[in-house]
Amino acid sequence: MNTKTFLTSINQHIELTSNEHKILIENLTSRNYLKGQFVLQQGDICKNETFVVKGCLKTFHVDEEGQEHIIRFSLENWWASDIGSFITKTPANSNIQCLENTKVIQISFENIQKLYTLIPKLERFFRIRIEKGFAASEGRIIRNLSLTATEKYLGFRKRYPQIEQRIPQYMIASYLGITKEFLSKLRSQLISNQ
Amino acid sequence: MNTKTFLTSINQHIELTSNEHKILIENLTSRNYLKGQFVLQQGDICKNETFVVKGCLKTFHVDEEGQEHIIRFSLENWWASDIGSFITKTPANSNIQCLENTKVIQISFENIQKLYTLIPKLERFFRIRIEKGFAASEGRIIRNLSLTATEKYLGFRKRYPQIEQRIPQYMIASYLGITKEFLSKLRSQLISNQ
DNA sequence: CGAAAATTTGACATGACTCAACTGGAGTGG
DNA sequence: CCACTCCAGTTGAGTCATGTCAAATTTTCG
Repeated sequence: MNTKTFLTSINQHIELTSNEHKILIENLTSRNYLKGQFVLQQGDICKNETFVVKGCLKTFHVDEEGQEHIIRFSLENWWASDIGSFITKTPANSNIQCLENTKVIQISFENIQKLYTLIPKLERFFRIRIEKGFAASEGRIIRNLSLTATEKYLGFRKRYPQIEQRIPQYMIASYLGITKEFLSKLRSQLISNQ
Repeated sequence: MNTKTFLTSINQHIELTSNEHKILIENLTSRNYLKGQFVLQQGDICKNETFVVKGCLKTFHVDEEGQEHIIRFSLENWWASDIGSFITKTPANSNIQCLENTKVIQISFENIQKLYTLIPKLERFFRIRIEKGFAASEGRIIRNLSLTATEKYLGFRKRYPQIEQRIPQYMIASYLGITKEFLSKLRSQLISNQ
């Protein structure tokens, strides 16, 4: 298993002995998905936390009218999961799907609990990771409450210039909470005003 | 310091020895605020995580037009902080203000780091707490993206029946991301339709 | 090249906002 | 105990940001 990028990410926050590395690796699973495949489907229980080694995932919710709402994109070195489903073992509200062929590393709920006991330092790593995710999520709530569609779009472009290249515009519209038609109109307005 | 409710909350997830209890308590601060006072002001660095023993806080962001957007209410046994500011020591995007006279317990950034080292089990407690917060925050993003104003309001009432009693309607409107006038119209419509 | 997918454009609809006026308590003080 | 003020909530008229639907155009890719 090529766990280099994953271990690099871990080592930024904690130091593991070589024996701890070994234990950690034994509790990870590597997996390759094809474009279009689902890592998680709404209604199922989210049994893994998924780290993207290469490729790209989208996490999205489908509402009662059948409309898709994108919660996040996960590119290289990011995580994806339905955290609510994962911690409470209840059916997920979201789907996770591959936008490209994607290589991931996964940790199951059981293994992560085991690891917390065997290597308490990992609690720290995951605490820090979740703190960052939570902070990002709060930032998004604030922006959604206080910005116009144009401001949200410009902010997104600034914050994630890499993402805009790899992902179709209609998905960005869904992430921003606007229709693809309206985003298209915004963009042409931005171009003519500049 | 009356830390009973706080320790009860801790003990739900981890077990501490009496010596660990002692160390923990030494690193907490108890404080009473009056209605209207600020626990945190936008632009300052958030130096504490705040646990509400008695009373009620609102966390809100003020945008460039001077408009208030409520991020959350924190009643008894809930936490409040600007997590992004807290972990990165950058200026906060949000204010935390008391809606009632409020008694809190606070942990400073320095003390919490110290505690993580002295009592590694606390990493677990805080990890779990943050996981729950993150899950709640994600749920809110999904609802904001996929529900109409009426659905959001009804959902809020169902989810937090206690909050509606204690908090003026215009703040609930702000939390839901709609104007107070529009919430008022929704409510009168709901009443006439029932 | 041809078909499917993504994007753009236009006409029209609507949910939610703004602003201003009004109502109805809940103090407060004379 | 009345008059006054203040604040929350309501109501209405007009407006605006964004959505809907349908058609046209462009891009992607087998």
